[in-house]
Amino acid sequence: MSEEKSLNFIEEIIEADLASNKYASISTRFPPEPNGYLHIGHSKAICLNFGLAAKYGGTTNLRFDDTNPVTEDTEYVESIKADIKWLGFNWNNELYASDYFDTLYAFALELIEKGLAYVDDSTSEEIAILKGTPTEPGKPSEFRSRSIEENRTLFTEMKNGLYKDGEKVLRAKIDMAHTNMLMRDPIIYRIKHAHHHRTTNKWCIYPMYDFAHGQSDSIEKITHSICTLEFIPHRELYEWFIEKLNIFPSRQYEMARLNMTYTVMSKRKLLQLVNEEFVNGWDDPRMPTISGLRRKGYTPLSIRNFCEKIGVARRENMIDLSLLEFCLREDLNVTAKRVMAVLDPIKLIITNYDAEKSEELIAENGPDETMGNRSIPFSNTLWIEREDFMEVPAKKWFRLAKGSVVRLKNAYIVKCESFEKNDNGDISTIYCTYYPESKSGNDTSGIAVKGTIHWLSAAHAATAEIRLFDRLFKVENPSAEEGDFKSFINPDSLTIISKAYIEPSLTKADLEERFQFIRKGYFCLDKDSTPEKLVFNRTVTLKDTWGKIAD
RNA sequence: UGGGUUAUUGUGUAAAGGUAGCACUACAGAUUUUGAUUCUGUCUGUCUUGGUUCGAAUCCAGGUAACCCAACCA
Repeated sequence: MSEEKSLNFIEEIIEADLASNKYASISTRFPPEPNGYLHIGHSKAICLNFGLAAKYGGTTNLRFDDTNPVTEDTEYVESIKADIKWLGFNWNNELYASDYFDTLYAFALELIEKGLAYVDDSTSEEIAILKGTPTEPGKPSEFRSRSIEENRTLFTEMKNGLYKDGEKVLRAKIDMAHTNMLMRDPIIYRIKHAHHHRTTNKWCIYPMYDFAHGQSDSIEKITHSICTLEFIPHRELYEWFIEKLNIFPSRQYEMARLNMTYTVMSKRKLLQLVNEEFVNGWDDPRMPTISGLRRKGYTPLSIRNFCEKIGVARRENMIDLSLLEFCLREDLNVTAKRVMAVLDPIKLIITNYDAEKSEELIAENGPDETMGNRSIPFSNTLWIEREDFMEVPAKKWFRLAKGSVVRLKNAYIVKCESFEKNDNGDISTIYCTYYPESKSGNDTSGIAVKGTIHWLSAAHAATAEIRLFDRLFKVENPSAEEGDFKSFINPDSLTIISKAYIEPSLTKADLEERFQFIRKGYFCLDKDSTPEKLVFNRTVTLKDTWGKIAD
């Protein structure tokens, strides 16, 4: 008895197409425009397209939709490829819409020969006015009735560089009164004397999205071309070109894009955050980009699981950031090495432990025995977390307070005897006694404690900078709020602890490793680290039940 | 005042005329040398009004709301 997992609507379409022998196998594609970095929203499309092909034994192409030379760059091409690979996917073919410029040009000529395209000399303002509005039909341009010969000549001259940018465009001749604005003689080629990242200066005319995307799908024999909801009106045009050109009938299917709380997802907005230096680049750990998440310490598996859990449907959605964090913790909990670090130190002295002495204690590296053990140094002077001591203990306080006992993780049980304050009234030193027979692993003391806290031997601890990240925005949906989305940026999204104490073993950490700083969260080394100064990023906190009670 | 798309609990997502399920969140409790993990439990939902039917989230009709469409962007 196997529980059958329900299919999403695209899987249902594919299974029906396969069952009816419409296709022998499927082909999908992931078609980014190389004008920015990939973000978590793209990962939904990536996981879907690659996942579908894997599930049904098909292929997936990576196709760069590079039809607008002025916004695109190879920097973006490289980052996109790296991000997809990091997520764990391999494309069957690396392709570019610009590979098809010759074919697309021939398609345009074909439309001209069929009387289905014309060169328009109107300015963009004139074209906009004649286009009408959603509630009023458009009117034909005076150039709409040009002869095939004239159109052929003019278009060839456009291609040959006889005209300046904006002087002429090629339009499909469809229906100026169509209810779908996109069918009112859409522009299919425009003049741009610009350098293209791949074709360099070969072309000065470039096809528009609508004249490139569907045909590219068709050329590659993509069976299921998946895009987001805002492209629904484009489907009619997509099919019109395929029909008039009589080429392979790729089909477009639309799904809802990913929205996430406390996050903005549009490339335009992300670009603003980078350009106006609200963040430190595309891979700032606070960014929802794949590279930002990676740098923050996210794992590919956690993102793939997230994309699996959010599902695929056609209704607008707003996913809780907490679901992404759940997927992250779910993965890290079983893979991250456990270590100790003290972020906000306060000194603890064990008065009955020989000040000259130190010993090595055994600590497990992780929840799984196969992760092994390591040794950690212990001595009479320790760093503990300031928040683990309360002068006046709260109700149900399990940690240190005068007279209370706690276990030092992997070490001994200690009892707080007294504490000292400095001139500011802050607690400066805590004095404890320890129970020698309570050593971790062979505790014969019989003492029961409610709390266990982490610690570091002051003489042995190393130091590091630690960067704590919080959500980038203060409000759930910054894009929907009145006013500039940037005014909702969380001023406390980054907290830098310039000197925290870390376990000596951490000085050998590498960039790929994931750690749980016990009781503090998951952390990883940042690329800014140097041998002299280690930098750790907090990937995500642990769930904090006590923190909620305390509030 | 045009066209298109969508409405299931706080959030996602299932249920193809027959028990409204699952996950996240939240909240309780148990276990715990991480107030983590794990385990158990709780959690006022089918946009609305009619209709068809023995039976409707599902079919029909009318409302309502949200989103998208008037870039030489994708």
